[in-house]
Amino acid sequence: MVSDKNSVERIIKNPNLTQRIEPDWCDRPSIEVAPDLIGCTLLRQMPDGPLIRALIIETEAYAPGDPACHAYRGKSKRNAAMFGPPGHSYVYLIYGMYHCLNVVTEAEGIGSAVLIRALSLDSLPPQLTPEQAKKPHRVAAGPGKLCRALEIDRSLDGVLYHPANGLWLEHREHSVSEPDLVQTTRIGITKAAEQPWRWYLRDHPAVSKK
DNA sequence: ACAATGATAGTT
DNA sequence: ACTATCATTGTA
Repeated sequence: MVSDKNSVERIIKNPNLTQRIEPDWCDRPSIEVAPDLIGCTLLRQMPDGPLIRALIIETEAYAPGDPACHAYRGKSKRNAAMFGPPGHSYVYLIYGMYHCLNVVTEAEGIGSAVLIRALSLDSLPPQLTPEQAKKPHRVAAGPGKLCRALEIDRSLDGVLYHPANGLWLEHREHSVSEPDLVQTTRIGITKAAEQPWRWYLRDHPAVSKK
């Protein structure tokens, strides 16, 4: 079970068993990619040295024709990456102080993406605030918090998920059992709020909200 | 319940 | 130019 602590430790000890997620895998509807990304690994080569591996615990899908999707009203400077090729990032600033990280889905020209909402980190980034150090399992519990922890901002907008860019994805090493994958409604939106396009690992301590 | 904080989209 | 809104978070 992926949420089991021993499984996480096994993944950390066997990094050579993993396989990078490539753009073609992301070339399908965000509503399919979002649940499939649960249990996959996000890797971040921090600018100042350490490599951080993180299990994806929580995602949300944003689709074409979805009023809650940033791409709903067409292409703009901010959301251009959503219309770009799959397997790239879309990073935006929200509420003037937090960044959010997405995986772009579907072919170029189609505006859709998966928001990464929570991660379980294998190691803690340097320079934690006392607040963060107190609850290490919550350091990446939320889309704004995970970008702060991994030093992700708009300079990483529109880049290919690839080691060369210091940011990439790897496939699951362990399957996620059906009962552990919870599907529910998205958080923090007012439009299309009834769509059940959020997924998370049941009972995982890094889930942003119940 | 609400303030922090800035970019964006829609309206004068 | 002005204003409401926003895929959030921490504090009260």
